[in-house]
Amino acid sequence: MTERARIDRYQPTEIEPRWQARWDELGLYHADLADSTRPKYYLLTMYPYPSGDLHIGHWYIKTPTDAIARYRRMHGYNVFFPIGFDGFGLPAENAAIKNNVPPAAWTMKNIENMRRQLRSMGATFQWDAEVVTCLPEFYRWNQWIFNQFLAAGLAYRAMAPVDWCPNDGTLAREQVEGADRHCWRCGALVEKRDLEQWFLRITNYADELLDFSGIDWPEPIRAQQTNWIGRSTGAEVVFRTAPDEHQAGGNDLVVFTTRPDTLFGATFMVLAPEHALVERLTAPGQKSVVAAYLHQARRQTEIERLSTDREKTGVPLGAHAINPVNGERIPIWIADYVLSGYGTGAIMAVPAHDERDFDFATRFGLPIRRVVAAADTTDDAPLDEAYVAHAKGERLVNSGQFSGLPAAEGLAQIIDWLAAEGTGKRAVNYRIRDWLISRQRYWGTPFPVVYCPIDGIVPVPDEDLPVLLPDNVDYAGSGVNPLSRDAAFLNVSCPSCDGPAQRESDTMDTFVDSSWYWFRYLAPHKDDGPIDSALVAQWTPVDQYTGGAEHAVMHLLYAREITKMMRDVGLVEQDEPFLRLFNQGQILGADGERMSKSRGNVQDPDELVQRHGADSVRLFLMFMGPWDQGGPWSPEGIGGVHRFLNRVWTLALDPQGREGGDPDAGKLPAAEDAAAAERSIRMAAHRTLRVVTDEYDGFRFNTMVAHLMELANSLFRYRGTEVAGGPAWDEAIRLLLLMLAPAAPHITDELWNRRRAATGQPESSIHAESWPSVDVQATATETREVPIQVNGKVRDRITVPVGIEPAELERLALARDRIREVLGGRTPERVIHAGGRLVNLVVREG
RNA sequence: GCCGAAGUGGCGGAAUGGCAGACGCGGCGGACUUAAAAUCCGCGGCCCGCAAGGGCGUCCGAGUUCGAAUCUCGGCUUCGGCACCA
Repeated sequence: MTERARIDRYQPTEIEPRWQARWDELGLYHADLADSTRPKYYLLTMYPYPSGDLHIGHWYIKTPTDAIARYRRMHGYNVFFPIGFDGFGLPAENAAIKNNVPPAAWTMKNIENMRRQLRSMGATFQWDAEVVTCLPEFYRWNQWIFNQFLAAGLAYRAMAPVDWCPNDGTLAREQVEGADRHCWRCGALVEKRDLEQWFLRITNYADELLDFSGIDWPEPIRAQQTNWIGRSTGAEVVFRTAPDEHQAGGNDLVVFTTRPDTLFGATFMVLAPEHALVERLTAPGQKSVVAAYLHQARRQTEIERLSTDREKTGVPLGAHAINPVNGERIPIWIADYVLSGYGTGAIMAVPAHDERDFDFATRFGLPIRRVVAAADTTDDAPLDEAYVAHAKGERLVNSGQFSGLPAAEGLAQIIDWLAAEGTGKRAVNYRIRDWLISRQRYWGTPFPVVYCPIDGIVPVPDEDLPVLLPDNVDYAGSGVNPLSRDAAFLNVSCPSCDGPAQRESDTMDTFVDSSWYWFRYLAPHKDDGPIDSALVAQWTPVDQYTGGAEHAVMHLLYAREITKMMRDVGLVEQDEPFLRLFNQGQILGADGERMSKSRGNVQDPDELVQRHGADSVRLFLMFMGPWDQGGPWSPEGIGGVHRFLNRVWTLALDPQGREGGDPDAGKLPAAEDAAAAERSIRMAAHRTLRVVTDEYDGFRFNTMVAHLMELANSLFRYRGTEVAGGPAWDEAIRLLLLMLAPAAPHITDELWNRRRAATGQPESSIHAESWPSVDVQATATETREVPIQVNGKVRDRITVPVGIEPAELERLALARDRIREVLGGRTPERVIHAGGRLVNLVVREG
């Protein structure tokens, strides 16, 4: 009978479900929301969409987050760690159309399966706080909050050119991707349509959203949001149309420019094809050309658009405008490189100092006039490309009374001059557009709005909420929103005049739900309001949020916006929802490609748990690399952490055992007696505790696991020796289990309690223990090995007492045979001691 | 084009001014076994050398420093985001 057979084998599939059930019984992970005696820690991870299956990517974000929750609890925090489901969304509707299953049934069945999967990873979610957004008890409050926004003017309905996907209907600007402008969900090319839709006024908050002070968010997210908001400063300048034979002139043509200093170089104007004045300004002789161009421009948005290297197109309107600074008459063109949605939809074109205008002017033979010159350039030096630099010593030229001024100074003076003349002013412009939240879909929150022929837009009174989604709707095998032909849903009486009226049939973008769901976790079933203000005041903002970076300008921007809107209607008091944000990386398939069913590289977590156990999967995901980095899934790598857990099992249960194969098994290291060995063990354990504590705090889980492996390896060297199983050993095992507990919760609780049982103690979960503290004495050493360098190259090393005098260290170093040989009689010009960590002898080469 | 992140063994990665390659995977050698698996021990940057040892080495090129993977400047490459935003 081998030594190994004396103890049970580590069988995760046997112990894991048992401990999961036990933790539920004990209620160990239930935050007492009313308890304010302990410091609170609101830990939030992005709730999943109930697609039906968790993939390994969900585990990659959720299991380290769970380790944070457990680690914080061990430090005495009252940790609130909820989970829920982002219930509304398109896949449910697609499944409904394809398989003729109601979206609600499909969604709830998937949620059931995902709950099981989430439990199988041993995560300590607070299930009684669960929020499912497609249930009326949640979306009712979407409607209620919408009414608040409507009353405050933060929600509005407007006719506007909107992004339209042929499959999915209207989209928010954030949901249109790429230069070719395709739909983020189905990939179809998106077109513009003029529609009346609902918007939330995110543009009100543009400046505030640019301010990240007080929150600790990753730089890439801040940069993406900042770019997306796209603040630029400059001036608005009013050009006036000049009289022509076909029109009297006198219309204001307002442009936005970031370069008012180049105003004297404006040699023509360009309007977006959709600009309101196009029709009025077009000369009779140009009508057919302009009409053809407008037609083509509209078609162009439907065909592939390759933006920057596309050749510029445009046609003149046959009308002119007056440049306010010099009274010059300049032609007005239309071109699709001017966008109707940005600025005023019209520009002053300064070909000398703008690349796009330069291209356009070159192509159509329009004049190019230099108005800025670098220090070494003459006033009229010809240009073979636009001069856009901001070099030192630049001056304005050909700019009337402003000529000769430094460019920066000229800019300020021109704005002042315009302001004095009443033809311009300083202005700020943003790229961001208001958030379009109308969706022509069934499976979402119905807008609580009724259209009455007499009273117009009438909100459904709060006491009549929720406006329920009808259960049984007929898709008739198509993607057309079934609500739009559901007479029972549509036909209502007006809440105001009681006359016949119609409900809004559009539903809200599901990002509305995810913009406040974390408030609802604190009181998921509250039925007299959306949130519990006292709990919200006590528990929010969220202390730590974890999730993917793909939501940088969608969910993560909307959540900030809605929090500010809720603040402004008096629902909450905070400015920001999430104090700290962490973006984990993405797990790729073993082939390094994005995981997808069609590639066949998807890793099923259920199967991994069956084979290796949840603890191994958790630990491997933490070990494979820095958490924010992600990377390809390694089918072999997981064996390494599984072996590590096996070794921990062996160390904890069988300290005296010996494995064949090691010639030195059972013997202490040559230089150590029993007392020295015990000191070594304690030193290893407490040094590990010091660094591992730091690594948990910094979410550096990969090195945390590596250091625990190192400790286990050290302990293995003492297995079977006289000190194994002794007090130092037991302390080290105890620390090892405590340090491993947040990451590998099942095996550690099992071993913890087997060891308790062996000494006659009653069961008590390791997860109710406190995080241990470092015994600084144990980590101290009396001697240290110091490398000796000559000219920066390590040539020897010596062991010296800690705290040795530099002069003594230097003397010892110079006395070494090896060093004398390398020095070859030379005397060091300089000696660096680096605080006793190293000696560097600097000698002249030669 | 603009913004952001990153380039280190066969592979994932460690070290953020002081011994490059911790820890793990894969590989090789050994112990145990009738054998295999499992387990345990050991060896693994490249080149020269039997070895001791030496030379080279963190994308490339300069620089700062006694000392640079780490800091500075210039360049290259990869990944992510934006993309005619006036």
